[in-house]
Amino acid sequence: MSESKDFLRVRVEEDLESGKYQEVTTRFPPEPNGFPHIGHAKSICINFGIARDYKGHCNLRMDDTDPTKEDTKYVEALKDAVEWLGFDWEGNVRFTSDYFPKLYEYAVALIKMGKAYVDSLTEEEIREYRGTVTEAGKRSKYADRTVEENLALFERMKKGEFKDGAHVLRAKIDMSASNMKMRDPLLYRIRHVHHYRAGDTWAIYPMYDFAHCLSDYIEGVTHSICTLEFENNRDIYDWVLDTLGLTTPRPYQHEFARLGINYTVMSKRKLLELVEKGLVSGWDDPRLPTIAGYKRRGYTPESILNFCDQIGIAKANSMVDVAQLEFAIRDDLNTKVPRVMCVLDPLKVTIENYEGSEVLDAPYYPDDVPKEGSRKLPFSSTIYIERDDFMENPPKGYFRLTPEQSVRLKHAYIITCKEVIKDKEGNIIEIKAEYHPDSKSGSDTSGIKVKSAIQWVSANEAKKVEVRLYDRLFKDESPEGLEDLNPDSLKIIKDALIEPAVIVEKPDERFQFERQGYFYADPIDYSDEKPVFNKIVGLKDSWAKKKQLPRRASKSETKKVQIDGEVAPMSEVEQSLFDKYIGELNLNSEVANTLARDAKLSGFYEEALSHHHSPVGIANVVANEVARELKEKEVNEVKFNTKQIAELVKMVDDETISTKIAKQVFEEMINSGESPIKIVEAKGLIQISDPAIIGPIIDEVITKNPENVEKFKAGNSKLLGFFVGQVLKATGGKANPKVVNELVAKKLK
RNA sequence: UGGGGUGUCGCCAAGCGGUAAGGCACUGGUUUUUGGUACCAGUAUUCGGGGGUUCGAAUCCCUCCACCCCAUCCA
Repeated sequence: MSESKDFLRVRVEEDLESGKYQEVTTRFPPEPNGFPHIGHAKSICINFGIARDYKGHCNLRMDDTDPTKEDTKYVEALKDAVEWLGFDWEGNVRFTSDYFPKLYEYAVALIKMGKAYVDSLTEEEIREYRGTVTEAGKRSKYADRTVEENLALFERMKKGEFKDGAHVLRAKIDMSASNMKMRDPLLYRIRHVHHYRAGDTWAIYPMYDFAHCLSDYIEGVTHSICTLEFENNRDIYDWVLDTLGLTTPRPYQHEFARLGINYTVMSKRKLLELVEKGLVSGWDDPRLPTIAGYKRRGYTPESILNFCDQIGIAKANSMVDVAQLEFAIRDDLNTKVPRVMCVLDPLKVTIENYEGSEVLDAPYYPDDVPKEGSRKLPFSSTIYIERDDFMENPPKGYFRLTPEQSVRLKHAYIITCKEVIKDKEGNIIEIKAEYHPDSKSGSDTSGIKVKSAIQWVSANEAKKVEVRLYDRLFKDESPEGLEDLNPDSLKIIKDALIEPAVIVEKPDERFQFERQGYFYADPIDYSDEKPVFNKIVGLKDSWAKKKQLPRRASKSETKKVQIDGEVAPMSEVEQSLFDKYIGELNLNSEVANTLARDAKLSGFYEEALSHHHSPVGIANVVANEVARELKEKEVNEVKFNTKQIAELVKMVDDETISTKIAKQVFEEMINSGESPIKIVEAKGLIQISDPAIIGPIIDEVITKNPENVEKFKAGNSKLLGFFVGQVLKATGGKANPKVVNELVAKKLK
């Protein structure tokens, strides 16, 4: 785990420490209407991970409130995904549909409180009445039905007496709320549809906003973690729980940014489209970012877990580079998986001076992987090497076989090219070579230096295998649609050649094909007669990188131009205030502007001024510190008053306290409402300006940090702040920073 | 346009008034019978822009800009 905690864990810890909850309970609440993808994996890691880290619980809950979309096959896929990632949901899988009876009771309770009503507007009318983001909506005429009427109607809705869409149950909140979600949200709709689990018992189904918060509550969830797009729904979440009087301990919703990865798509809609149009082979197509896809491709659960851990959790919309995922799987497999040799694009090599055959012993793992194991490797005069590993006219820096350059056959001998055989078209079809008998791997006395060792297979013993090479599904970094599909996302090699041990011994299901990448025996199509391997990910290839030298020359460095918008003009009153502040009171224009434009602040300012005439000092405190407190609160809601602020500024003016201490005192005033003079007295915060006291403290800091002294003297002037900070810390902030600054600068010279 | 969010290196992401963490990617170098791995080194005088407060600002204040979400009887 990374050393810094994410904001969710910080929050959970706070809530546990404050005693808000005894134990943390989270939940992973997917709707079973599609296959889970790696975005779900992130959510799974967060929810189950937090439960694990804080010894709490995490439920797996199917949020199945829309019978038209959900299906059992998706719940199975969801369960598989959670299990595969190694998490345990303790007990049964939960289903929102199991709570339908309870949910119905809550709805009735809301109706009885007069907080919900049956609306009979048409769908279009409801939309119209909702208004727009800038215009308020208007309430339906059905909103003032009596409680009895609503109860009766709702009961009949439940019994299935009405057609779909005839009525809905809505919360009675506020049709002019600036949050659109709060404009009398729908709670229940009529659906004469078979539910994959609840069967035909219900004719009405709850909406997400009603069901979700209550399901959380029913399960004793403490932290309801969801993605950013639900931020607007948080108000309803709280409204439902609050108005139903469902108090402590109750769940609260927290949102994080969903995962985006480049060169792929993550939305269920787009994934479904790919599957349904047959553009991929199914939900488990190895090119898909679905859990089933990664699993089929050969990714390990550990690699996905590590990936999720590495990308972190935050609230900024982001697009993670696939390279990060690819790193995670390489990193995991590197230490786990046997190395074997497979030739994808075979080129025949005849070793003319070799006779007979032999069997070499070759370790499965390189020296830097602490694992044991080896296999028998047949060698003979006819072998195949990778077509790429021979070049007749090599570019500079080519390390492999050429007419002039020998190579080592990995685990075997060094060979030298003697002749290049071509067909009529001039294609190379065979290499005639010679081997060096005294260059045998492990007992090489030949003294020949080669630049690389390449993979090969012996022609007679090699097995034919199918290898499926996968590449990114889309050619565009952030694909818009099907037109961005990568036409080369799948390449099938029907007759690759692999060393026999892989097929006969089956030492593992995942391998590194030496110098090529990591591969996985396809769990479905693989058979002994017809082995099939999926490419999981390629090895990093700095040679390939070097070849595509034409670095993107034009970096198209279009420095974004910042456009400055219009600043709203001041009203006449504000303008005259502004003029007065600048002219009479000598404030700088920025502070004057802040004060003049805010009636609350200017009122506060002028009153404080009447207690202590220090126009600039008070203005600065009001415009910078008081402003923060008055953003969300009214003057009478705040614990401090103008007189106290005046006193505070007076102490700064007298140099009784430093501005740094003044801020600290102000914080205290916000919380306690205590007078600043008392706070300073009680805590002994009077400023220390005497160099005789400060000097020794500085000396101590200097002797404790010899390295930083060096750096400072070497020219790192930023460190002045470090020393000043240390001294201030040592004096509890009381040292006069100006004096400290001067003294430190002098002493370090 | 009203409301709710978010802007720190090419990509993620810490940081919450006192020396700009870390990972991926990238660039050198060392080791290497994988052009892999491992290891070492390098990479933000600067935190969306502009002002202000402060001895000191990525962090506090003001202001502007950009992007995302919300007007499904989806979740």
